Amino acid sequence: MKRGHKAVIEAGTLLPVLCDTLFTRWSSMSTEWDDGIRQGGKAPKKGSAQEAAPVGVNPPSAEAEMDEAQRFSEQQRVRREKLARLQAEGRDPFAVVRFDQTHHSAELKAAFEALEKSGTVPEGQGARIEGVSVAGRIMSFRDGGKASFVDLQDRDGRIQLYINIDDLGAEEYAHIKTFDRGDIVGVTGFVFRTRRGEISVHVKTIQLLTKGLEPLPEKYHGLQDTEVRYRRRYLDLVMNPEVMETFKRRTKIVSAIRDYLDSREFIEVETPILANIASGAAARPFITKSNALNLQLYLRIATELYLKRCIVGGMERVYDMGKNFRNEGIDIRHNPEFTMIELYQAYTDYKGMMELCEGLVSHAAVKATGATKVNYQGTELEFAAPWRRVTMIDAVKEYGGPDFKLISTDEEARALATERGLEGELKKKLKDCTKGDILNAAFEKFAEKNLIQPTFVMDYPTDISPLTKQKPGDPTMTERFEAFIYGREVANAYSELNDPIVQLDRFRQQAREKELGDDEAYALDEDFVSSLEVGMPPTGGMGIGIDRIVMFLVDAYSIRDVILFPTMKPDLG
RNA sequence: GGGCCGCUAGCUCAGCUGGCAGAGCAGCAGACUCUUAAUCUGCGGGUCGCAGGUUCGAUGCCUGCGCGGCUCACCA
Repeated sequence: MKRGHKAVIEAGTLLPVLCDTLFTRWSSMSTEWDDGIRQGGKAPKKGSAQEAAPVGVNPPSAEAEMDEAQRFSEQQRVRREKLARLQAEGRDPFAVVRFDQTHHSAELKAAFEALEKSGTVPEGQGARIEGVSVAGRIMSFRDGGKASFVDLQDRDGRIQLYINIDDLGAEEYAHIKTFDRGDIVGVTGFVFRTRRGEISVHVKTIQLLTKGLEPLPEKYHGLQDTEVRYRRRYLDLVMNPEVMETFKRRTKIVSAIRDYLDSREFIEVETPILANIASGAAARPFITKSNALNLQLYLRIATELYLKRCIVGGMERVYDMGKNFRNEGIDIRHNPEFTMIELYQAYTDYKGMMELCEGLVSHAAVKATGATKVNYQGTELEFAAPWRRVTMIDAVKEYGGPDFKLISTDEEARALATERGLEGELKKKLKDCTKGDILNAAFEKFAEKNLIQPTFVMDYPTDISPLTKQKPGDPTMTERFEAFIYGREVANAYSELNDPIVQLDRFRQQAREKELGDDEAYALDEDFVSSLEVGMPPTGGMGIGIDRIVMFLVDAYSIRDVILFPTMKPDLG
């Protein structure tokens, strides 16, 4: 992937005077460009004058400029030359500031078909919509000596342009033939249907609005290279319509979730991303630093403890939908930054959260796909309520694991773990594990992967649920569920623990876990405990992984396919 | 972190056992007034991911590194 960034022209192609002007102008811009490139753009591929040159000092020497010229491809040079000519002729496309669209491609096609069906078009005449203007990117050219066809792509799709020399005159027609794939144009004209049946815009005027300086990927195969697709998502969006569709659908899902909650009187709030203590989940945080405070801070791993403070404060129903950051591995289901919604509702419990979860997800499914049944990677998933409910203990037994109803002590559980080969699933040394740890391990080993249709797994061990209320009558278990779809956890909810004295004990137990080597044990947040002392009503709370829900609803194999700019290592070398 | 695979023209891909680097699209020049992967004629275009090594000779073999993908492990 070899690409140039600085504007360089070939001297021989232009008048010397023009040449001087352009070199001066572009040289003065180039330092700015360098800054931009260093911030977020693509670094130059090899060791080079550009890398060595101090940033923001002097413009590169003429020698360095010529060096730069060497690393443009032939096609990049041609496009820069075309741009230079346009600018010399006073037709700088980058000087254009606005273009008013009357329509987008899809609505134009819909309107035209509606007109044809309306029966108002006189016999023997073709339908027409006069006075339209559209804008977009040129995706392909079928040019002829006196008439050409162009595929124009805008936000909603493509529409064909018909360009005829009779409408524009020979000079303008010749000018248009210098346009390239990837250029952005605005046209005016009327809509008609060609003899071959394609709804098209018969162009009366056409204006270049932006020159594309880089050749587009191939029109037929498009952009396939996964790495380039993720690194340069803008190209992926241009070339792959299904990618555009995926992200439009993601937006619909997010909107549907907000609508659902807003209509149930939830208040959307924003809690801190920069945190003194990263708590509320079992995960390692990213560490950052405030210069002003000379203080180490963490990026949040959950919003839970702040949202519960809002409940203490009396908001009753709150949610925060936003990014969380977990300093962990990356794979098809995990991106270091991901979007989660957490919501809390006073005066209900985890069963209330189940109903909310079913309702919310099936609502999003309908809004995004039109149905509650969705095909995911060849498997039909049914999101309509009610979802299956099963206790963790029953699920383990059902899928071939041991019967934990027969186990009462940690010793028995540890013996069982050895017997059933569960050591590999445990985070701690076997001797430090409780019955709860081993039940959880057994669940992950036997049950999890089998939970294909949406399922609530209820009643988690207290040991692994430090923010959750215990079950009445069984202090070893809590009122917690996780929702599983296609073997993946998508939601986690509790009857929230609101007893500050018990909560402090649970945090202290987590501190002991940390000493036993669990570097993901929950961190103690004393102010949060203080807030519970003020008094939190009985409350149900839930977190839902938005990216994972989106994956199911857009049939994405990898989480990177639903995140516009997934985390990547820098592209060096 | 382990294993496997990939990295060749702007893009999509060939490239045999180590012997002058290829095609299609795109680009350039020309023809063509209803094309749609338009067509026809001609022409350019390469740091074969990077660095070493072996060899008379390396895109190919060896070693190391980089980035990506899949997978296992870790991890919600």
